[in-house]
Amino acid sequence: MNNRQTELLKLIVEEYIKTAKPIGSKSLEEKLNCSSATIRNEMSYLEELGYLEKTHTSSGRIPSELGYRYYVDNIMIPKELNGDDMLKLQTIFKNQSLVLSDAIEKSLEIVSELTNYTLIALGSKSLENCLSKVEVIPITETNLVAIIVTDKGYVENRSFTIEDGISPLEVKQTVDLINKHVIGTPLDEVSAKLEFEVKPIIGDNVNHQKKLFDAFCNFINDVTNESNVKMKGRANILKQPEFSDADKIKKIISKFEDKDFISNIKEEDNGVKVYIGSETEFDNDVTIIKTKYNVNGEEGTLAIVGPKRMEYNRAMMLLEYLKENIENL
Amino acid sequence: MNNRQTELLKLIVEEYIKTAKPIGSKSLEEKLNCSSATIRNEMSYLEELGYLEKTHTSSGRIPSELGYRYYVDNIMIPKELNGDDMLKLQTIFKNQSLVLSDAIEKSLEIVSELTNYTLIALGSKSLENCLSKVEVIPITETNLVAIIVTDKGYVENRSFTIEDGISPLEVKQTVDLINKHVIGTPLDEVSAKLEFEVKPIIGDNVNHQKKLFDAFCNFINDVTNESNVKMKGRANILKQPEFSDADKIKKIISKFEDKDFISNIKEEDNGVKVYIGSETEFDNDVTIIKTKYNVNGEEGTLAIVGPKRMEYNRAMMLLEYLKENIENL
DNA sequence: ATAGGCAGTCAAAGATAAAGAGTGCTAAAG
DNA sequence: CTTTAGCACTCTTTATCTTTGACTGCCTAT
Repeated sequence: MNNRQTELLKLIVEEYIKTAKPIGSKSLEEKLNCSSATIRNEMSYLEELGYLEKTHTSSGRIPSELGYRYYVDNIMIPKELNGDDMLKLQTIFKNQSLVLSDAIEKSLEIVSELTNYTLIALGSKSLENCLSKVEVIPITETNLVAIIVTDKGYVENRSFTIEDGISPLEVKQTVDLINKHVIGTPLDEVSAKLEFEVKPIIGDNVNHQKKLFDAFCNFINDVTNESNVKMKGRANILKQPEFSDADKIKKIISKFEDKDFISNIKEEDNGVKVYIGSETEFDNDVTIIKTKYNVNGEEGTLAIVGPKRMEYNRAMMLLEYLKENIENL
Repeated sequence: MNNRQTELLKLIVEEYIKTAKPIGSKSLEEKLNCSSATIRNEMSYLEELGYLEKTHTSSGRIPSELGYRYYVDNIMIPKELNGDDMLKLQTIFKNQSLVLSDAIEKSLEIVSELTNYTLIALGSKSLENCLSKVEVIPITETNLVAIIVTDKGYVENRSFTIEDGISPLEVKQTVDLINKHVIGTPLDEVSAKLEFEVKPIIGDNVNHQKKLFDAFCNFINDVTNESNVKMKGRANILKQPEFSDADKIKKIISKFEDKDFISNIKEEDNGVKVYIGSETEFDNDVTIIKTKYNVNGEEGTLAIVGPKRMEYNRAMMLLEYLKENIENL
């Protein structure tokens, strides 16, 4: 691919990102200093290579998935985040009084508003969390609340019912036993320790202690597995012209509702990564830009979902900025 | 309104609920044992009264908002919940191992699947909750976690940063002071007690104690105000034929994203109430059926959002059943 | 009060036509 | 070998028109 071809692909991608309309050869004559016929020749070459597509036989060209890929990997010149965008986000991150989850939520909202894409954060307890405190508080004869605290300050609670009641003494004995074995243990190893170290001591007799212990094990399991999803701007992405058709809208809204699809968005890489169309394994019509974040005891994924015709540079910079600021909270 | 007119309105509402197509006079000849001309006369009378509408000059009739209202209030004969519907929901409510919030979530999903309407639950701490325990756990020099437990077993936590650190002794003093004044106080009165009983003791000197106290006050305020929203089946309601147009879909999806609109759905009445079109103050194209629920320390609203052309009886029964089962958890 | 009959209205669907944007290909020029 | 001009062709978009069918409203007769 020579210079002019690269330049042509760049122009087409960027113009299409702006206008969402197929680009014809004539409109590029001046920018490339050659005739439309020459451009047509080059276009048909780029189409042969798979970087461009037509929407019908006599239409202008639009970038193919491969075209976007090539643009992002080889052509796009990273530019700093725009000052306005940064300013809008700073109103959130400078506000000290916000709790982490609120700060994430609000910043997702702002980025969605700014870009008209949908923002997603998938968070879960980081496995670096070590259990630092277990408490079980009786509420009534048969109802109890268990609370665990980790060394990163993560707190979870769960209420239990022990049908035929349990005495405060029995509760204390069970909790002491649990504490003795699992304090300081990383969250993801607690289940195994409970199973192999504590369970043998408690034995198989189904008594109050055993019931409480089992309930607690379930609780720990749920905590280590559960993740929370924040999604902002479902309605914003619908403003994009590619989603002006009722069926496409329904398709995308259904996907947003599907937990399996959403949890699949999880990203393991620390950098900002771009997934285009079929690469997303979510929907061929969208691009998803993702990054991993990690902040006191919580780690997760931040993602921007937009049309393939996305402002790649801006979205990547916004996500990068989001990640950095969240990690500094 | 005579018998035949009532019967006519009933037939039109029920047929329209089934088919979503305007009802013509000819299709009702047999059911009413009279000619289409007679039915046309009756129809135009019902239109004059405001119970029916036309979509264009020569179309069949559809029920107006007032028509639905009259149908729900005066014509509809309440029928028991269908056995199949009941069975599907029992799979959730018989499963003892589900936590309240999961049970609500799953049952909303099921009802949405069953009806193709959107289900919403707005929950918040019940004001019957009295504070029964306050704890503050130091995590690092500058980081703390506060935990409150109510007599109903409700637990909330929040982490704080005290920039220049705070000693365990100072923490204990502050927590003891708070405990002394607010244990046993209903959640909604805690803020006032802190302000008028505890604050004067702590005084205005900006020291560590004061900082911790202020952070705790914010925490309590947030707890009493915050509510959580569960929404299931946004995509399902879009299967209804009234939402086959892109603009209408966008409108309704935007509304679902708007927290103010959603929190407005709150219902104070214990019974099952029906709000049609403009009565919803949410969107003129939908009907919302609501009820209030109340279960250990949590109270809230359950709502079904569907088209005005809703299966009123079924939706009402489903909601009633949902409420009862949730309250018995 | 009811019904028959007819004229009139409107939506939906299909057919047709014209305009406009853009391509592919060929042949000539540089 | 590369570039360009030119022309035929294709396809979308938009508008206009027509036909069909489902209704209603109203007048009149029973």
